[in-house]
Amino acid sequence: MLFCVNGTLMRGLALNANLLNAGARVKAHDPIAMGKVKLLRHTASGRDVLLDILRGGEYFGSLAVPGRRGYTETAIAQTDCCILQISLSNFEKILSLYPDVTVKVLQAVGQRLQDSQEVIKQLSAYAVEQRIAAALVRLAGKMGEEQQDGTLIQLSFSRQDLAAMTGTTIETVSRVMSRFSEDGLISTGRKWVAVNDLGRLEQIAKEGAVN
Amino acid sequence: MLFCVNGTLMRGLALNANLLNAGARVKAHDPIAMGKVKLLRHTASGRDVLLDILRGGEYFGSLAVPGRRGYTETAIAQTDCCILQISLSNFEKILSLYPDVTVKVLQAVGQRLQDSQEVIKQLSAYAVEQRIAAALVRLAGKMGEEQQDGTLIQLSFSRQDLAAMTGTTIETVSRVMSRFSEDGLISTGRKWVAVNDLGRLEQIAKEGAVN
DNA sequence: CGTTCCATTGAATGAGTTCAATAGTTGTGG
DNA sequence: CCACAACTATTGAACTCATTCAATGGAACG
Repeated sequence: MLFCVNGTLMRGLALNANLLNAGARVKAHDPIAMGKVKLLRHTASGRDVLLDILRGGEYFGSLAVPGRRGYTETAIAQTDCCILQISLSNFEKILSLYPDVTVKVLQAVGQRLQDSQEVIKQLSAYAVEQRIAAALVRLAGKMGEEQQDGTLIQLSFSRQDLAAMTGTTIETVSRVMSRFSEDGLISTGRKWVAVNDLGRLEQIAKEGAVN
Repeated sequence: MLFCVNGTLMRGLALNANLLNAGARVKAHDPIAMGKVKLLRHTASGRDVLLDILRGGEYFGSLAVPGRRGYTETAIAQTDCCILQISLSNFEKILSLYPDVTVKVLQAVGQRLQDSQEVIKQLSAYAVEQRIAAALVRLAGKMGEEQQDGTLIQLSFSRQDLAAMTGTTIETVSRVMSRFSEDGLISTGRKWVAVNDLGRLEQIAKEGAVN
């Protein structure tokens, strides 16, 4: 979407393609050609916060403002990945040579800013149950594989991940998901979730659970 | 910073300058020439979340990805303001004509994405006291006026605003700030705060209060 | 000088965390 | 193929931090 990896825009550039196994730590600001990457931040207390999950075609890393050093995010390959690597100077060269690319990048970053602000709203003003519902809806839309009886969110996706996405604990996620499961909204197992009733999940995300 | 309002880049463009009183609602995606604007989102439950406070020179509004309609944010003038208005089509024209501007916009948006992600981390993993300390540090850096005995955060800035920034309630903000005040970290009054001990506030933001 | 808005403080309540124990799943090596 | 270890998930009970409800205190403003 962002970088036209198979297309023309990147042709002729000095790109290194890196193949990574799931769990590997990804460095630098690079576009993803294939696979899924978790974007997270560590806290002083050792807790991780899961900011985003990026798919093939998306870009990560600090769109470095010159003069700012150091990566504030950590990226971890969640599936086996192919990461394209591009140096900062080459990246800047592209931006100055191809305005269209810059505009695309801007749009993508703008979209992610919007999304981030939505998450901020969620964390600020919504109950845990609503945040978890919202996270499931988001994941289903972004990562879900359509199945006959619902949308499957596969990828090695644990309670731990959901907790880190919604700013809560594994135990609470487990409790809430048990409830959702009892109500027939989702089916769940070790490292997978299937969304059965997207509509009601969306409703819970917006309005909270029915009392 | 972002748009060189007094400079060359905007010259000759069809810009409307709007003068607004404090409290007025600001529409559309526009650069701010002067004044301060609160950027917020409403929740279904009627609670407001304060996403950012923008100063003269900053840009706000959805960097609309084509095909996405509607503004998800609300902007409110916090002081009297001069807002420059630019149509989306003109904005796109600028971006395609002046690559340098696009890069600057990209950097600014990238920076705000970073900041947003930091807030997400805060909301996810830190206690209220730490978040309030962090918010004060951020505001002091961004809005503070240096004084002999500390940094003054003036602008009509209430407990309500701080609560909406940190995802908590007026009462809790009041309690925490009373504590900070007793410990000599800040001085405070109606609609103003002065930071007296930035270092210790930063420490609290990172590590939590000393027991 | 009263009205209105903003801030403070107290007490009760509750949502979510924490600690702890148990149960199910996956993978490994004998 | 089974037994064991390692990991992930579930569930319970006690506790705690922050919210909520409520009442009071000051500042600003007409």
